[in-house]
Amino acid sequence: MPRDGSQTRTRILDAAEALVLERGYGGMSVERVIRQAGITKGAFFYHFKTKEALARTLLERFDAMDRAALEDNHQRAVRLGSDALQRLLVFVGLFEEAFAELEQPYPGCLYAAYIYEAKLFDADTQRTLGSSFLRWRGVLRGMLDDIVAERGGGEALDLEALADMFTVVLEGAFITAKAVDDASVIARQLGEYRKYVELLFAAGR
Amino acid sequence: MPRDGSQTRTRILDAAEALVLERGYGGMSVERVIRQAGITKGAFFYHFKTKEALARTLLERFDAMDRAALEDNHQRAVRLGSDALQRLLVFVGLFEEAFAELEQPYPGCLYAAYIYEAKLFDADTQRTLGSSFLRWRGVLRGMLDDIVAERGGGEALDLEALADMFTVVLEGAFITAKAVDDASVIARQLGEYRKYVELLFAAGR
DNA sequence: AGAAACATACAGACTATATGGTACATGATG
DNA sequence: CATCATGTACCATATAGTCTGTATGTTTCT
Repeated sequence: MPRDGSQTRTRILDAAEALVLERGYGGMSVERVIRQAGITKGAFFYHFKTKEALARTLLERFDAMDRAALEDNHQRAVRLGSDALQRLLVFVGLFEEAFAELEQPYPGCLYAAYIYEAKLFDADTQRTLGSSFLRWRGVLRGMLDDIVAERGGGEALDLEALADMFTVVLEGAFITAKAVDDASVIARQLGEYRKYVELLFAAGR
Repeated sequence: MPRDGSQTRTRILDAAEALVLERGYGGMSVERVIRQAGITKGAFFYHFKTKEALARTLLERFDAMDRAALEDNHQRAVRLGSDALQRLLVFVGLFEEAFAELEQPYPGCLYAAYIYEAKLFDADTQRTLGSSFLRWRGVLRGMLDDIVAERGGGEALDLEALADMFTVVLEGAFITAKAVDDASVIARQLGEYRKYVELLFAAGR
């Protein structure tokens, strides 16, 4: 066997992520991770000191991917949108596009999985979860502020709630899509959010 | 000791529900349920043959409460609303009212907790979860159809998505409220949904 | 009415297995 | 050969579930 363990490490993380989203962290055993990753205990505990360390690393990796997706689509929206409103609409549209391609119901969001088992994790992990949501709030809120700065009419709006609503709709759509076993739910729900934003500022225009 | 075990049974279910929402089903041990309920193993396994049986009963109880809340608020909305649009707006408003009173972030939805650990449960349980979501979809869809029947203009709308969006927003709001530790999120998100419906049919008017 | 006789509700010790984690040996690779 | 990466055997504890005992309530029969 090669002396490069990074593949093994990745396979462990991939297996664990899939299992957490299917069975929860508490319902996922190390033994099962090992089986699914096709390795042995020695390899597992070489890469991760404890199951808890795996949980932390898994969240860090997901957080990095999430952050990247957020920033990437934000920058694309900034390039593609002609004004502040268009930028937000494009931003949402990009996510719609991404989720429209899925056939299987999206496996789910690791944040949500952890939050529904919050007491299994330490305070630091829970802070990480909170700040992840606040990051989305911040970016969306920034885009909304830009719209209001350009067009005015922000007085009648709860901009924080409107910013949160993107995440809210996404998280809720993941759950609903799984529950009714229909992957199309996600893109369609994001479409409703986009339409809401459109309507809000078209009316206030 | 009294011979009426219904209190004990209820205490087991209450403890289990709280624990599932804090730690997930897989992260909840029978031992812990026993401790929290202040009973012993004998009592537990007298009332529930297995841990799985507890899970089923817990879901049945939650489902019954959920169904009751849905039907109750639906009927109240029917009585209070002057036309179809008002009925839906009142319906959403009633839930806003209920969640606005909460100080603590709502403990969460048992459906969502189960769905994020779906593979731990049998096919029958998963069907129950699906039909619970479809029940909400059905009621909301019915109210939306009524609005369209009265006012027209339903061609441009995805009524199914709009119906689902109530549940989607609620589920997403539960998660977000816990993540950012702010109970006000739930009522405010429902407020946004109500405003969206209002705007959609005010514009189409 | 009173006491067997029975049923219900619970306690607590016990068991088998699953699970997280360790120790150590072995193979590959620079 | 030295070190990194992995396999294997093993261990301690946690966990779901069992068994037996026992207190308390209910029914039945005289």
